[in-house]
Amino acid sequence: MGYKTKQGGLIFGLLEKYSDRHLTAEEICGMLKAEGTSVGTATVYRNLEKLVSEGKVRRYRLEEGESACYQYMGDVECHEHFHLKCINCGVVIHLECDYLDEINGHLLEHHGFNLDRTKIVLYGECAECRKGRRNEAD
Amino acid sequence: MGYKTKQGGLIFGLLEKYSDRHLTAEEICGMLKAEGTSVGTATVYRNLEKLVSEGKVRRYRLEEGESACYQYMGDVECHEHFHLKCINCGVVIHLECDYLDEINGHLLEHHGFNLDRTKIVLYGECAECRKGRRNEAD
DNA sequence: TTGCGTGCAAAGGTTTTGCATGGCA
DNA sequence: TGCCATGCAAAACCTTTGCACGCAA
Repeated sequence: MGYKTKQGGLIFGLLEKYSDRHLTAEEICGMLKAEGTSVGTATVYRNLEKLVSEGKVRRYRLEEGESACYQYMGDVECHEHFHLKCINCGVVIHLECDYLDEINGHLLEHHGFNLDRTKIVLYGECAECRKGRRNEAD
Repeated sequence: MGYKTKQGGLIFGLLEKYSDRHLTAEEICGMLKAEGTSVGTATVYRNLEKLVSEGKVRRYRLEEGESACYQYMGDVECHEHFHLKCINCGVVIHLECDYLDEINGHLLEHHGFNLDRTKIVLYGECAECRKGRRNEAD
């Protein structure tokens, strides 16, 4: 089920190329347009949806009412990092930490819950803001 | 700064009454209308925004593109629980667990990150789904 | 009386859907 | 050839904003 199309390849290729970061649907549209290979918005969303359900790409939302972010997921688990988002300055920290791996084990053992780490965003105040108290206002 | 109004009282009263769960803006509108004390949608949102910024109510989003949830926060910390959301059957588990408290400490010590626990939603598969594999389809 | 809060409707942004057309197998 | 994918535009959805009026202090 599912044909291989030029547009689908372009979208996946872009996510693969920028696998170290995440892209929004809007960014993907813009980048493709800039390359001269425009793809319709609806098509971008439909392809992203498919990639997410296939597990090739992950989707999460960093900010309340803002766009969803999409990121290539390779085949390995090293991309299953956490995101720490500072509610003060807005910085997003991509965190890979062994300690946090234990959360999985704990939730599984004690709560029978099998954590999906691809969508995790933890909110709080980052080290910079805690120290310097810069950007006091939002 | 800020007057005390009938509408504001109704909204906060409702959140207080249902402090053991969360309500969406739409639910709040509907409940007030059902009680014969209709409040405009914009007013509901404006009051919720104020309550959140005052720290009396917390806001988080369980599902990607869905409505935000609002919950009364009392004065104590016992309401700072985590949410576990099953990506299979959709159940939301309100989890209060001492072990998870350690995450705060770890993030603070090793990453200088001061976690805000009021917005946390962890996704995964719940015990029921893992066992019975009921609701296979989404 | 002063000016914040309200309510209605319209606008805002992201994402989805309908439908005719185009392209893969 | 058959059917899925595309693209455009319109719709859907939640939330915010503009503006005139009402109500709290």
